[in-house]
Amino acid sequence: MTASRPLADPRHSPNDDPFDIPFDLPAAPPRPGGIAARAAALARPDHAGQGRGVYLDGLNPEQRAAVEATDGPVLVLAGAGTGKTRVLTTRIAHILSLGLAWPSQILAVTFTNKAAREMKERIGAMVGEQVEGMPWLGTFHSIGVRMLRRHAELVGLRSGFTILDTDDQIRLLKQLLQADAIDEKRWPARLLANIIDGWKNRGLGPQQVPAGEGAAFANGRGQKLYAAYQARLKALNAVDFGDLLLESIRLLRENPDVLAEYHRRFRYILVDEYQDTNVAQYLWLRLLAAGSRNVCCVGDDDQSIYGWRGAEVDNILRFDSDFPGATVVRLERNYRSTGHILGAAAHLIAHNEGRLGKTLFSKGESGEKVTVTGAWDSQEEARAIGEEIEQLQRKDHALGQMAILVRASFQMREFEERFVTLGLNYRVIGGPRFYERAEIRDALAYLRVIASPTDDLAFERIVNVPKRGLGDAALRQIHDHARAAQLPLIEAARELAASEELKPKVRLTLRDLVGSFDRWRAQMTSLPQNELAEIVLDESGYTEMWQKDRSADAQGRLDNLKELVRSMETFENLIGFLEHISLVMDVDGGAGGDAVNIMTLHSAKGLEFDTVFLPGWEEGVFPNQRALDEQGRAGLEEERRLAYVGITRARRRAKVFFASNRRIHGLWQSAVPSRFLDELSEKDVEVTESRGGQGWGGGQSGRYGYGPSRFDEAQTFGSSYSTPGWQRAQNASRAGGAGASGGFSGGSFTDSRPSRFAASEKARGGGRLIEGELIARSSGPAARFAIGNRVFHQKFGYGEVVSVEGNKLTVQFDKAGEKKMVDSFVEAA
DNA sequence: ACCATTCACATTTTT
DNA sequence: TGTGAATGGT
Repeated sequence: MTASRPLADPRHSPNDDPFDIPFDLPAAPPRPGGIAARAAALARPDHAGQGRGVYLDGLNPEQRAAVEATDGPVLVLAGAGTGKTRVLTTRIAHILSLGLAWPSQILAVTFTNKAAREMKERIGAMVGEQVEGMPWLGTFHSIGVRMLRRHAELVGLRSGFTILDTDDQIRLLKQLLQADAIDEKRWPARLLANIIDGWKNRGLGPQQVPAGEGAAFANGRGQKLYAAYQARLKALNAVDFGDLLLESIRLLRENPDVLAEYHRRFRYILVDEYQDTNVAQYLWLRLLAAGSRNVCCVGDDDQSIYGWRGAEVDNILRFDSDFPGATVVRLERNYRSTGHILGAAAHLIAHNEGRLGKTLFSKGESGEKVTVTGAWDSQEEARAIGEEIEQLQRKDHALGQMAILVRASFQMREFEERFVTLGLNYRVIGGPRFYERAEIRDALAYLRVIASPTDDLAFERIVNVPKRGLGDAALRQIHDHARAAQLPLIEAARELAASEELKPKVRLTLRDLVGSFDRWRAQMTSLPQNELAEIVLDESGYTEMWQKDRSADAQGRLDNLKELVRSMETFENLIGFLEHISLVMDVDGGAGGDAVNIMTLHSAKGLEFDTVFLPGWEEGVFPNQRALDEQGRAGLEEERRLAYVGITRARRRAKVFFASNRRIHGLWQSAVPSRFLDELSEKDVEVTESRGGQGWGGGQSGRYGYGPSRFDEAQTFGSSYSTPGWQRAQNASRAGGAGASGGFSGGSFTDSRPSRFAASEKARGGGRLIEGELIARSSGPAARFAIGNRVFHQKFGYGEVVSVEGNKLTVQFDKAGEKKMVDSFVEAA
């Protein structure tokens, strides 16, 4: 009913581009004298002729070549820090200025919303408001949605289809598994979701799944389940993320007329981070690019780090054969890092085989050498890094210009603990995203039910959240009735509540709930969506549920809800908001003060810092053992690329660390320094000792005790526990492995980090997504707490002060155990 | 329907 | 070790 109403797209307002209004458009290029020509005139300096705009000034010859090669396929191999985004954005400005295409005739695809935002901003800076006329600048997925909404019926959907997130996906699959009586222990829904995702990434529909693979899940039922899942999605008028591409491809393949329309439309296609594209994205691009053939892909094979989620480095390696006659431009002049950093990184990445090969160079100074520091264990590693940070801080280096890049998030904990003790400001970037938090999804589920009453998954999610006595039994009845009567869940619930079939108590609550939804829905048109949301959260008892919750992160969750409501303001209406949120579910965090950044190497891609700390360079951790076990040589190469990405994030200082002992899953394990350490060029590296730690290696032949050519023994990657390194490490651990524990350990971290989102303006600046911010304010004058005081800590929850020394407290937390910290981290409870 | 205990699990993450 | 999910008891 309501759901089939086409959705307005809140992101793009109509513009004066005459071609954007009717979708059918003439093939003729814009006439000179149009907007583009005017823009060109603006971009052109008065004294220069030949249509060369000011925007070209300051580009190096290769960059300029990449910008000016407008015709035919172009591959830009852009090494780290070589001005890739600049080329991309300038190229678009160039096309517009020359009047080669209208803004709406350019398809510019990125991977993340953030990248799309940045690109839009930078283009805007060059060409002004013309950028507003670029409706086809966005992520693969958002553009996919756009196409599907226009032609939904052609792929068996109605235009108002909903987009399921991973959570919905899994719940749906669970139902299918249950219906098929498949043991969820042996065959978890999560696994099936991943498998299906994998197929979709490779552009495979249920019918195209290779027989062997389809049989791999649940004794041969994988393929059947996939088909059932797709059927269920269609019935719900829903798609998952993978479908956005897969269905777009199907749309284009099965409807030549539609494809032809897009061919006429897209005169220029640009793709960012091409090394991260998966097969589906590649197929999609190839379909669209077959029109004008003016496709320009920018990427860096050395920075392909998402193979595990379907990215095909091959796409970039094969570009030349996919698009014969392609112009290939290499950007090798690095503007970011000093010579030593570049040298070390280049030497490392040279150990990879499957690469196109680039040699970065900089004309800048060689700067400080990359340091490699060994620590006894991970605590000392954290201590050493903390000290270095404080030293830099004393020399007036901004904390925000330092980053700790870890391989896996479990490594973060050590640093957080240390920094809390030191009173060092830090922020964790990445981690669970805003929209993944339970409270946000719950809130959204309420809104989804209001906006589209047929959204069964959303209804199911919140029938009993907060607890209102509608448990499994009640839900099953609703389900049964819904199936029998062919009704959406909420309508089934309505009928049940009116009948005598339920226990009086349940019947009343259910009637209440349905009534509430009716009431809210009636208010949808009369109230601004943010006010409505507030009312809903209030009247449903959802806010109250968290207010009553005494756990450490309850406050954070309430804050998140507030932030959600606040972020709704900028949208036209509820529908517009929901449409946006299903694809762009991130929120810009404010800058949040000066703080050290802690994040994974993956989330560091694309960023840069003056100083980069790279801890945990040990075999097994980095390169990650599992990557090695599961992916073999390919896994190792991807890990190496990850290392390369890490080092090249640094502008002036890259500081690598490893620990000889590390506690993994509670057990102390001795560790062998990472083979990647050996792969850093010696001339660019300085080996230092961690203060007080005997570190590792030192004077032996081969810097860390084993030959420089461990890489040659490629066959033994899997488990190299018999290598000399391991044996020596084991001896070392026997000599002194214990005793290093001490200090504080028992800290329990909840997975969701409480966060405070500073107020932020919509899509301003390079606003970073900052999550789980935990910033210490400078501590007040005198001791603010006394022994015995009850205090509250954002991460550890409630506790009692055990001792006070100046502004340092020891607190016994109810849940997290005893911690030492600076008093500014806690507040009176 | 809710709580407590037990059990398996333990990279990387976007849309 | 330590957490989240699932199961079983009240």
